[in-house]
Amino acid sequence: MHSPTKHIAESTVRRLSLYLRFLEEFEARGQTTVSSGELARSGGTTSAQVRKDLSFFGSFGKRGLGYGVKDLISSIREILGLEQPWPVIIIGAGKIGAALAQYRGFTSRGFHVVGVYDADPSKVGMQLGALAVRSDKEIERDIAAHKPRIAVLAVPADAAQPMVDRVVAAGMHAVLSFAPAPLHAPHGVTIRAVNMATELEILAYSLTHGV
Amino acid sequence: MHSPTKHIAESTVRRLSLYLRFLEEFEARGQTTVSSGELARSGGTTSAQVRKDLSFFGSFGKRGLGYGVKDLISSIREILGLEQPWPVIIIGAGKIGAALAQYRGFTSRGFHVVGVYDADPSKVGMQLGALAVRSDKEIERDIAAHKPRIAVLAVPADAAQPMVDRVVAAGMHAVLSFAPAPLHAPHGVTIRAVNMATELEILAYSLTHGV
DNA sequence: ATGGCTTTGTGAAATCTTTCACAATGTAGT
DNA sequence: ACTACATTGTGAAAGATTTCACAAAGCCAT
Repeated sequence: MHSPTKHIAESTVRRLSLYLRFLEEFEARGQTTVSSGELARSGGTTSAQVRKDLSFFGSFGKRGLGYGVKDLISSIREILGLEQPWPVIIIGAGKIGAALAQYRGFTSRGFHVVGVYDADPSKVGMQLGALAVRSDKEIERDIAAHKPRIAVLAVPADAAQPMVDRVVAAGMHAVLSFAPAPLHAPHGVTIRAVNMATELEILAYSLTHGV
Repeated sequence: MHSPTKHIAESTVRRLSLYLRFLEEFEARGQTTVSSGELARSGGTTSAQVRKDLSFFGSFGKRGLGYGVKDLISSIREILGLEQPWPVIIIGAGKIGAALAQYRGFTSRGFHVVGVYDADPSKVGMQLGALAVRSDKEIERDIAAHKPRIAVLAVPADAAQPMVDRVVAAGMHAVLSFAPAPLHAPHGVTIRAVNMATELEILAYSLTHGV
């Protein structure tokens, strides 16, 4: 239970994260039980999809009744690894980096920002919420000392790959990049890239070719 | 040419956007011709994938030689609908909205921000680059008058769905949301949601379960 | 307890996406 | 003009994901 034998598709993990959000809403409304159909309706998918997604990790429901809201919340949190805290560093204290550093939704699920770095000396020392921006020269030392698990990159495109190489060399295994640049990393390191321009271009495509 | 008969997968459109980025790099370096293999290597995919993606829209290469860099750039820009400008409005002038409004990579590909709105009177009038924040009450009038094609939402989770309903009622057909909330829209309206928390949770999953 | 109703969990089928593999076509050198 | 070589475009195969459909299991009312 909770440890799938075969590889799980990213789309499944993404939906689990979504289900978790709905379940928390159901919990806040005091609902104790939820069916795959209800979850599916909230998330724009099908009940079979919900059941299949969960079935990769075990059997969490009661036939005839559905899923216990609180139980399923714990189960999904455990599946996603959210029962432990995830220290995160943010690299790049420009507009986006600064906004992320102070973004509250960020910290809510166990992710908490433990450091913000910038290469620009004029930004170093700047206060962002509770944190002061540190020099990028401290990144390696801080990674070694505090073992943050995820690095969020909000640096210019041409600085992104060199910075990935640095944090990976320093022992980082997960990177979330907002830089508009494709990134490569060695096996064993997970990189995710969010590219605003690409998202807009997909919208432009769908507007251009009809929905 | 340029108008596929069958439905095109989002993954294909996403890769086209990526290829465009690489092609522009090749162009900047003065390269006039590129093979599917070279494009594949930059993008972490396979040459067959590149050729298949393009083949949905027509035949753009020369056998034995590859693709003309400039020609392929125009072709992909046309496929994605980037030969025309795309006026965009940003709703929500908090940290994220303000950062997006001033994000330069945003405007580079024909997307340009023509309005920023917020419901908070204390934010209205605030200057963000060349634009002043306007009251959310003006959204409907401005959509009718200036016909922006895409709305970017950077509002709190509970304000997101009502705001989608408002802009859709006012005639908007495409929304890019950064709100941590699942959104629904009628048929004919495309919604894309970028959810920072979900991206981090996918990283947490991959760190928890090994890569 | 029994019967009717609901809902899960899951193989099998259908659909969608990627990869393979190769004929067709064009280049470049001689 | 010919030959050797490179590369595209694309059906067909393989692989991945989603949907179907139904037996199994448990709830609830009587």
